[in-house]
Amino acid sequence: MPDTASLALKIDRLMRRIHAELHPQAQTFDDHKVGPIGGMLLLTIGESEPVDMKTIVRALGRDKSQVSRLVQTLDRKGLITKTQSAQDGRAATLSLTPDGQAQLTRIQDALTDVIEELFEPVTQEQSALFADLLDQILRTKHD
Amino acid sequence: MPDTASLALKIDRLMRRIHAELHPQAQTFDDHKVGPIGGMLLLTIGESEPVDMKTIVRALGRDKSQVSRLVQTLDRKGLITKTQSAQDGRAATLSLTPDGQAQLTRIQDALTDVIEELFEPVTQEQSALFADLLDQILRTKHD
DNA sequence: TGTATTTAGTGGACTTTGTCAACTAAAAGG
DNA sequence: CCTTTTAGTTGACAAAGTCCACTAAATACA
Repeated sequence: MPDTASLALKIDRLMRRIHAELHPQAQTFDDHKVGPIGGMLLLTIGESEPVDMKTIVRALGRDKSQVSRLVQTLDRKGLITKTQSAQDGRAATLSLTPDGQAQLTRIQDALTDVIEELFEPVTQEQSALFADLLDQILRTKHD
Repeated sequence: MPDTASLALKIDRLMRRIHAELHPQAQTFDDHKVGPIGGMLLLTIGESEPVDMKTIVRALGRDKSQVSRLVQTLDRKGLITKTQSAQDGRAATLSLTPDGQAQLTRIQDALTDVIEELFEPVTQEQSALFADLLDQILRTKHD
């Protein structure tokens, strides 16, 4: 097995590549200045709207305080709505506003372009397989 | 093609998982408090020692100023040596000290454990393929 | 029932990462 | 030579991440 540890390096590097492509052209699509994690928050909410914060926190793998604040700023920017859950008085339910949905779409488009470019050296099947492996690995829940 | 954009989310999430496993037990192996990127710097230098900073900057995909400072702190901690290149008076050549090598090994071990655990749901062949695809994607240089 | 404990989210305070621009000095290109 | 790159450093700041204490609602249990 060729250097398992360096896998982490490669994954990080791929992430940085995506970021490096996206960042310089951010002004062209990040209209509300949500930034990279703001974008990930939108993407994550978009996956299963409406969602409670707890789910988002686990999906993003970030500290709840960080997500809490991030949610506040996107709420203030009018991209998402935060309402108290009916079933659970503590839980906050998050949804995208039309503006948020529009912004999400723009982010997805930009991201798709970048990823397709980066994944050009591999075939469609390989990309699909790559995504599949990621899913398998991530499916495992823990803690 | 099932949601290309969300691939970025998955890659990020995998990275966070690795971090989440590693971080709580950092005190047990990160003797010199190099932190996550400090570790990546060591790993990267270890890949092709001795290296000049320029190469490291490109490999890590971080800003040269950040790497410059990081190198300084690891140098001060006695984990790496920074010498002026003989061929190029501007270039800094980086190498690991014995302490740095030892620290690198400890990081690699910890990382290997975590990755093997995370990759448990997939087979050895699939892991190898995963690494292979990453290599193919990252091989492409740009800018 | 109450009382104790867990759970969801907030806010403060701080460290680490990341960004951007200005700068020095060595190399490379006419 | 003299101009332009190139490698690296430094300052100043912004964004991301961590940790801890806290409130209030839900759950456990005795």
